[in-house]
Amino acid sequence: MGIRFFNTLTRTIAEFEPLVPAAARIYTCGPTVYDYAHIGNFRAYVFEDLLRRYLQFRGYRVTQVMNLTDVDDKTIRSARQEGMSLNEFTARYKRAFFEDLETLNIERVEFYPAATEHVGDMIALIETLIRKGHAYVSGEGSVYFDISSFPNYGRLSRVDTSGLKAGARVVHDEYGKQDVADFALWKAWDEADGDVSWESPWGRGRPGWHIECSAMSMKYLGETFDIHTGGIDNIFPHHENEIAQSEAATGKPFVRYWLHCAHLIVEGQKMSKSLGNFYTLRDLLRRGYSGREVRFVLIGTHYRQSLNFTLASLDAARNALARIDDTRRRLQELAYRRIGPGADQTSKRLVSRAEERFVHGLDDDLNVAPALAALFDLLRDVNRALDRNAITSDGASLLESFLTKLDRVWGFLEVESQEQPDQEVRALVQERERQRGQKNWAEADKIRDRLLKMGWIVQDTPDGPHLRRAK
RNA sequence: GGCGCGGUAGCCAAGUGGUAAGGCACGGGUCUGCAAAACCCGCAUUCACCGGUUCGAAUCCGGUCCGCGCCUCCA
Repeated sequence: MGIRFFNTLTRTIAEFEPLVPAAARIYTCGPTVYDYAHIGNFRAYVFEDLLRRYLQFRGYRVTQVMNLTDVDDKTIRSARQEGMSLNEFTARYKRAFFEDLETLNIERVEFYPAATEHVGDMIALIETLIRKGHAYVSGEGSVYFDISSFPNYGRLSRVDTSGLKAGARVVHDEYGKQDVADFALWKAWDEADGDVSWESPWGRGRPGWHIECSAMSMKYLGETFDIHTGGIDNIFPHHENEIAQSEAATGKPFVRYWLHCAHLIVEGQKMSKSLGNFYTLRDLLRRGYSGREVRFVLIGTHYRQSLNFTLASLDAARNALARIDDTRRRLQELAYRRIGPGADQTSKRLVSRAEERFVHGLDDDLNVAPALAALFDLLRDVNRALDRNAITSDGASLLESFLTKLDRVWGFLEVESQEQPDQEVRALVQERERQRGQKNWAEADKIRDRLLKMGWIVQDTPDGPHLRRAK
């Protein structure tokens, strides 16, 4: 059996069978670049990164697209408030977004199309929809999708649109709609848009939100592709609308597997600015946490489970990661000696057992918990074997390269590069060794305390003192 | 109201019919001059509650309570 995913379309778990063998084409709803992304957003992006990396690990050639929404109500409003051009404004947050991806060790996907660079594609798609009788132009020059022309509408979200009523949240300028559930493909220019507009067959205006994903996914992945991901909140209406637009235009199935990520809550409550529990990645870095620690927390809960994010969980992550690092350093030191003579049976056995459990867990709809358990069991077994000298240096190399291999998926196993102690610290360590040699324990302990205050933990080992950065 | 998710140890979190993974924290021990790290032992007779089905249920069925999400542009 291969990889299985829970498909929102069918609400069941099914074997992943791509259109083209050993290839996976994925579309991922990306950020609206009007502000720094928050950790809730990154929960989704880390999930999508895990998906991508695991498919690659299992031998799939992945082609992934993540759109950048750089024109919508929020980007336009914020840019105007700041007195900047739209492009100038969104460029700032695009840059910040990519910096954050790097901090979280999220792999770059193949394409990051920006909405503003694909308006032509969107216009062409809208023209097709009008021609095929799925869209209509309103009096003021907006274009709407006609829900009634698409009988399958509501299949993904299982929402019955007949009950939808015009409510407070229906924007007043959309009076041209024939049905409240119809949605905008093209929005005629209005006052609030300022200088943001494009020429179209229906006059000056800008694209609706949903259409960019249909146009850009088609352009980069084809009319039918394998996987579409996003947050659970996107199921309705965004993804429902994407399906309607795309399938109405092409007459072909749009997406085979829909994967949706649950939300993140903070300290048991919905994250919101008014509750004061709203974090961007940068907020956490400012508090002294690392991207690696945040990644560990975000990846550790199954993607369809809501994740309760707490600062305590970041502290727990720090300790767990320190354990990984210590074990890896032990292995690296042993491997470095290169004394042969081939890998021992224990190492070989541990590697194959851990890999089997890893794959078994993640194959099952990316069930990370059993895969993580396999990792920590491996670490314990490795330490135990190291303690009784049951691992050869070649065995240590084998284990090390296995961990490197796993890290192509986890992305948090890499030992953080150690800051090198400066001259003063090294001198103190030497002095302490001299005192210890003379059994001047009190003096040695004083130096150890002093080093700790300077941010260094000294560990005495049979091979001499080891320095570790205190956090 | 409609659609959906969840309640497992101090915290996080697997397990969906065969007798409770893993992580963090905590307690005891081995090692160590003392520490640290590592390792060993311990840490839920019990899985929100009440009934039922079954030889057997955290897992299935019915009910109750509690928490959370989406319902027109929020991952």
